[in-house]
Amino acid sequence: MYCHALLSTMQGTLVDAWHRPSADGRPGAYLLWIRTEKGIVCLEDRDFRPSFAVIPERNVGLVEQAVGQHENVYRIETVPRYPSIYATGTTPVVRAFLLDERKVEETMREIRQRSPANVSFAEAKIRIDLQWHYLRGIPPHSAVRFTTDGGVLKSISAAGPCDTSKLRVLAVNCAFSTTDPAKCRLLSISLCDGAGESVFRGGEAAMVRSLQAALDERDPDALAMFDADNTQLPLLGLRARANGMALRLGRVSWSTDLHNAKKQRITHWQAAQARAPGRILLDLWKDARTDADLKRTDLSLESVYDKEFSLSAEKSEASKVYELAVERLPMFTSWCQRCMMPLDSVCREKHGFMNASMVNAALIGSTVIPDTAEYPEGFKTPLVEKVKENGGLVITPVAGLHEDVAILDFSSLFPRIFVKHNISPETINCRHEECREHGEQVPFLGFHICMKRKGVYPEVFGKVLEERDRVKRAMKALDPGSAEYRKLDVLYRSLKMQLVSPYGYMQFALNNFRTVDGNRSVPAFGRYYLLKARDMAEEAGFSVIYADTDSLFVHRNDPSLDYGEFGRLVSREFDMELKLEYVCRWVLFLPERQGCSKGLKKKYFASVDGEPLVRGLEVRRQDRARIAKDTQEQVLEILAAARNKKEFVEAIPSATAYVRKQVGRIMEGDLRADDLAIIKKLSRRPEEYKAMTHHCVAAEKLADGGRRVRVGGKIEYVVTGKNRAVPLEMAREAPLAYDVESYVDNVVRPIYMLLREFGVEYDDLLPGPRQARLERFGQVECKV
DNA sequence: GAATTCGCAGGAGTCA
DNA sequence: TGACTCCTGCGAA
Repeated sequence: MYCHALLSTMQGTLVDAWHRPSADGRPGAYLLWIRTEKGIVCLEDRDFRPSFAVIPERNVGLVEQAVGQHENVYRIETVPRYPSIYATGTTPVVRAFLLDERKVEETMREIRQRSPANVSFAEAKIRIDLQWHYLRGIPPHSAVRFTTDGGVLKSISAAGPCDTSKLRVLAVNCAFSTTDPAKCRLLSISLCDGAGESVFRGGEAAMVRSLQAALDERDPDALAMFDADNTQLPLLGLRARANGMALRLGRVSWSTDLHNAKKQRITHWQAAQARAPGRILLDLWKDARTDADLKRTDLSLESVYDKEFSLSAEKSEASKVYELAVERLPMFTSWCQRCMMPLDSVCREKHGFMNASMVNAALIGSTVIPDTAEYPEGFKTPLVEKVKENGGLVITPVAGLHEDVAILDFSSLFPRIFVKHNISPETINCRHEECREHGEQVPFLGFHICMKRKGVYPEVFGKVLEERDRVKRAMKALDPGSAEYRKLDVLYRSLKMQLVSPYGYMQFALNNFRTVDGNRSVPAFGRYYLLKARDMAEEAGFSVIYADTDSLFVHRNDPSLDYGEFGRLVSREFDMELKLEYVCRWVLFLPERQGCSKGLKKKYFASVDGEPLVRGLEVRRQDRARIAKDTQEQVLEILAAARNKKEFVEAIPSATAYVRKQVGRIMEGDLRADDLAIIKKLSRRPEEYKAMTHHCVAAEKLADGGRRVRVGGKIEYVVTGKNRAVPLEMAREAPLAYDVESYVDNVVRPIYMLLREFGVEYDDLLPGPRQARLERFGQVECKV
């Protein structure tokens, strides 16, 4: 007899939802791991199966029957939904839950044959684990309320967002002798779980056994690693296997597949992701790679940690990994909540995929998600082809040094535009006659916007924008040093990032909801606002120095004018915040050519209270040698201290003297390979390059030397001559003759460009008497 | 399989 | 040799 009284409701945090694939003789299953107060429970959700949508053209009842009677269909569910976002009305859509997900293609084929009416299919390509979250309406890692009956889930519902403090995190850091698989040995494994650290040393087999024992005993929910997919896990797997062992990282009985040997000499950077069912595998390196704030570092654990905590601390690697994980978890779970993707994915995937998932998750209840784009060109009208300006507006600056300049920014301009003006695939140039005549018009392009319905992009991202504004307001009331502020700041950064890519994703080729017309409308509105703001500035007695997309550089013609007040005036006028970011002592724009009054766009140098504010110059570029960047940085610091043009000119001699000293060092060979290293991305295989560039030559040499080279990865090299370069790793090992002329020019030219308008000659930046010439340079060996 | 456009610059290669 | 184009990559927004 079934005793329902035993079904008590429990609460917990959903750690993992995993679909075990079907195998011959064993059907697939959705398994859930939930952390409760009493510990971890594993449940099977038998009601839920992988599924797809069947959209009958007519004869719904008969189609339902045909689908329901198919031998691979476990059960069906018919709900009225919009068959497409462009549809004006709903139609009954049958969802077929499958017994064996491997047979999805043939099941669809057979249903098509047996149906009494034409049918179309959709939603078969939605990732199998995401289907569970989408359709159950339960975000990954959220708090849940559930009932069970002997390991089988009876009911489940979301009971709030994820509380990351409920998850047990264990940081794992393995030290290897080298990353070369052929020579690699495991040196040590360290663990950190917040309470303490442990380090295993000694024989490889013993270390692997200790790690397994620690996992079994501590039973963490998440394993945090730095560069898990590319380094830590594959090498750990390799060494375990070499010692005749296998690791079990998940909460299932079988071992985790960690190392797949690659035969190619140069591999793709996107290493396969290991999955440990029941546990979360965090890769903090992959996250740092896509994080705008961290991108500027060299992506080593040390620099990512220092950047995140704005401090350099002497800590063990495992504890750094642990702290990073704990710090970033709330940021990740904010994404999880919205895009319905688990932490495993959120820390690895690019933002576009997560944006797409946000849209899908919001739509799936009411609208069928197509497997392919309905409009392959994404609604590109002939008009849009003709328009040359597609992006933001850039107003050419007047070259030279401008004193007393304010930089004002429209905050989150693009997302705010498509939310405010209701820009979305289905609303731009909609088919309603009424909207065509009376709907809002896009400036410059003349498109009309639907006034009858709210688009999906404004709907989804409007919520993100609202929360971002709410968090921002809350932060203003707090002390920036407080823990509460810090917590909100993490959330704020996540929300800000969630708003960066939706605009671009609108016209991304593989986005099934793409709209080219909609995408072009966004910067069109942006140009409209910026031009209006420029006119308002000029009317109010300011001159506009420069503008790029959403920022405005203005100078007051009358010292009594207030920059902040102008920002508020524009904000009120447009109902769109124009924020005063900086008031600069001066801003310097470089001329296009010597003596030219037209300034370069996207490159400037300003002094904000004596601190340099730089955009686009060499110091900001990673494809410049350390020595060149350090020299420029020092020069900029000297110059930034100047309060006005007069002091700027006075500061020039000390700047040039410094440059001469640095150039002297280069010519004497007083440099280490690291000072000379240039970093570039290898975007294809060396043989695919048409031009034999330095980074391509270096990549070839690395691969020939038996080292790992990843397409899409970064190549560091030292230039030794025309068409000649040596990878940094090799340059460190033996003395090498670097290309002095090239490096001198790399250091001198940026400074020369900066100062030539003030009468500085190229030769003034070279050491020795003025008649010094580059011809003197020979090849000099650098220090090792 | 996972955002875009605009703008700048250096090096290789080509031509006169 | 210098002017030009193409290839490639990077950064600003």
